[in-house]
Amino acid sequence: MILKNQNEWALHCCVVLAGLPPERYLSTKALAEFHAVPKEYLSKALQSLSQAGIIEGTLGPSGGYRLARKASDITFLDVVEAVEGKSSTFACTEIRKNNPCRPAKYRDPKPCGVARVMWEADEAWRKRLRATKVSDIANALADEVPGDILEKTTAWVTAHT
Amino acid sequence: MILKNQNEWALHCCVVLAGLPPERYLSTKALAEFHAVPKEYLSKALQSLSQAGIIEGTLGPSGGYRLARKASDITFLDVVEAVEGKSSTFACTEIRKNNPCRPAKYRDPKPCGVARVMWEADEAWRKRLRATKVSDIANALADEVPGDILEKTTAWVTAHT
DNA sequence: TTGTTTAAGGACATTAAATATCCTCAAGCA
DNA sequence: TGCTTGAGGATATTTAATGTCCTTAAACAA
Repeated sequence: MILKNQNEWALHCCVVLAGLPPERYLSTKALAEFHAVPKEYLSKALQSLSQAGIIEGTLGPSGGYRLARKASDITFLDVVEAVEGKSSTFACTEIRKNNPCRPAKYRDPKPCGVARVMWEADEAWRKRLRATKVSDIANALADEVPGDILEKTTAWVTAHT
Repeated sequence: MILKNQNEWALHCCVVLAGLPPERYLSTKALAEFHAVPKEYLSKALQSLSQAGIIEGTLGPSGGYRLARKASDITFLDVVEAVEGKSSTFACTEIRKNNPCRPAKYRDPKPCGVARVMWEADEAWRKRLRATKVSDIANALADEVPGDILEKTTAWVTAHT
């Protein structure tokens, strides 16, 4: 099991969009070029984010995407669930029902014990993703990335805005 | 992202093996029949468990598998990692290196912030899996499954032993 | 000794998902 | 009018998951 690349792309795109001047948009083309990923495919991920209400797009030249709400209101889980879906990483196939000793009519009072644990693990994963916001990463970049690179990057993004 | 079926099968097999009389073995054939899953494919999962030292097999008639150590010493994570692998569910492709404003020579002092969060979420997932043992589920079954079904099941397993 | 059973594991086929590309459409804008 | 944009449908390509088949060597019973 491995998460799709879309997750990484979408998260990085949100961080970039978080650094955008207010009211400005950045196009799929620019985001794809910045991250060196295929534009058409990245577009699918951005469409998912748009549908989830995380980013919003506008048409025409000078169009593109911007965050639909404050970066501090967008968690990693929001982004990952937009791309990856909300359903659990564990799919219980009710394998216990195949026990040849079970009466066909028997109804289980509780979900399968194995599934319960796997679902709790999935929830622990989501809980951690819920705890970090896009703004946290955007802020951390300001500390971790050397000033000159950060400056050039901001200029590049603004120029493509 | 969805975990493989192998995980569910392997976990349930371990629970069944945990209920085995001491020194007895249960064959792949019996485990496959019990869970109604394809024997040849289940065999691959069991081989993974065997290689990981979770179960051990022996040959010949009356051969099969048994737990290689106490069920209370086998965590869900042990089983899932045997089947699914130990590498993180998030693969960082170092997308930040593609930033056109970055000097080619620049060396990052820390791993990518996005990756760090994703890895921590992965670790939170594993931590939860580490917290439950095969014995926990085996014990819970004794409470949750009606006595007669449990009895018949034990008889079935013992008969195939 | 011989035949049957078993796990181990290699080779391969099938199926589903991830990745990627292409095309059309309508909205925005010069 | 013509170029840009995102939205989204259709389809191709690639990779992973699922499933099957076969051979080998060990265990065991007749």
